[in-house]
Amino acid sequence: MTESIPQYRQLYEVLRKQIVEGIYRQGDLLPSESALCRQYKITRPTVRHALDALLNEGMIRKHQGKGSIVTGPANGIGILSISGTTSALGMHNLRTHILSKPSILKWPEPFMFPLDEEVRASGCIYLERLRLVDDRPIFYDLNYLPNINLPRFTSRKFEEQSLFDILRRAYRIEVKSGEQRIRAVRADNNIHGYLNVPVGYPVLHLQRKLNTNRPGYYFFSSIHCNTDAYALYGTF
Amino acid sequence: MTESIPQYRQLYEVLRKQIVEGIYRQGDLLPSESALCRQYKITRPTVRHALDALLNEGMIRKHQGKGSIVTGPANGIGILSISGTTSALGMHNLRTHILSKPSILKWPEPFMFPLDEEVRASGCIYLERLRLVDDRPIFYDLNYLPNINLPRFTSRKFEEQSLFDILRRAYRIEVKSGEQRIRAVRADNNIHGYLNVPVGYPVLHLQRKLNTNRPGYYFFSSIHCNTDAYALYGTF
DNA sequence: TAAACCAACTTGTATTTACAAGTTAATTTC
DNA sequence: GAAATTAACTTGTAAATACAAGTTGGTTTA
Repeated sequence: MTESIPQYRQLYEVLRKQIVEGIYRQGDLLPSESALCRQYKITRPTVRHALDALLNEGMIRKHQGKGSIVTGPANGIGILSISGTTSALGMHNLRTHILSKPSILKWPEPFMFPLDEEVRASGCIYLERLRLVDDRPIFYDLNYLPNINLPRFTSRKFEEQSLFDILRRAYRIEVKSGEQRIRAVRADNNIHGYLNVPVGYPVLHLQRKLNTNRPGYYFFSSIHCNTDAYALYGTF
Repeated sequence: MTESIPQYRQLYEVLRKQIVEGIYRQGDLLPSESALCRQYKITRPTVRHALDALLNEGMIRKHQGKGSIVTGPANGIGILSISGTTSALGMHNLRTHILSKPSILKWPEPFMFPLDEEVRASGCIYLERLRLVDDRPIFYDLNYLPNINLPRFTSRKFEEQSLFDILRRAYRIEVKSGEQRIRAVRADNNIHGYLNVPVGYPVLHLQRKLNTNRPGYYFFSSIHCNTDAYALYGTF
């Protein structure tokens, strides 16, 4: 185990990766605490700290006398998922259509969440997308990112990569947490056009503030979602 | 601290109660770890275990060098929260009206989530509630709990305590995780009657499966939520 | 009086030790 | 061979010790 990153965190990341990659699957037992102590040459409280992190994340459950049982890979933070009538997880055949390429604008007034003055003064990068699942329009989303330290963001291609992936790969920005408000609203003419639902039809409206690993850096989304074929699915 | 209940758990319950009752409010510092050690005559790892439980529940955050800061009576896992236009957290003046007291029934067919055969055979405890915020009906929920090892559940009073609190205090059952599906639907005559919205009005419909610390024990809720005055609020 | 320094305090990480309680496999007994 | 017992293993709880890193308030210095 290398220095500067706490040992418990390193073990947590190793085990987490093994679960996400399917090396340990739902129902499998992880190595016992004492086996992990021997394998990684660390003490049991440190192992337990790593396992507690996995436990709190919901990736494992623990059973006294039996061991640590994998419950399965959790949803990535902030990732939207849908579920059809079969309770199947995850996205189906997702296609993204960029309605408005990233451009730098002033923040809309009024804005759905309060903004710091610095963020407001820097303007926002605005991105408008339609996301289709199995060729059916499901999500119509407006995204607002503070125009702070995102060089050449407006020249990136969003059809082929998700917004989260671009932020993570190109800017080392990872979504860590967030908050959202969800309402049921009537589709107006705009939503009717994009989501192919009748005017007045009930759709979900999500307002989200996503917190990242960059201190003080948040970004925002306003998403309308058609749930007639797929429900919005989440875990907690 | 008395025996048979782990000490860390007793301290967790004491501190949690103090936060919920407003003795410590959002932004307040809890006593330091060493102060709690002296006060309760337990060692620091035990104190930290209790504080970690509060941390994982979201009731506090910790700041090295500063202390443990109360974030407020958080969202417990699976707790529904609402937010008005001010982004204020948490529940307002919540009142619960029991429409149908707990009774033991067969599971409805078809049921919204797959059931184990043992669970299906045991029947369910059914509870129907209307929850009002500032005297406005907001949540209409149907709850289904497997009729397994919940002695005298049907004789408990639900108006004065939440379902989660009763499960936790009387049965040591805590909600640990869960999954949900959210849709926007039109209010039918039933929902119109309970949530005081026009027939056809868009409301949220949540189907939830809540996982507990008791192995294999899940319970379920179907919730309709009127979001015209308050949004459904969540963090992730 | 403002800035720098230091002490006391805070949480974060890690090790060591000990015992309790639950699970599973091996051994013993009938 | 089946049942009972025991040993080895598992996680759960708790204490004691040590050092690191961040925060805050008091003291000293310029």
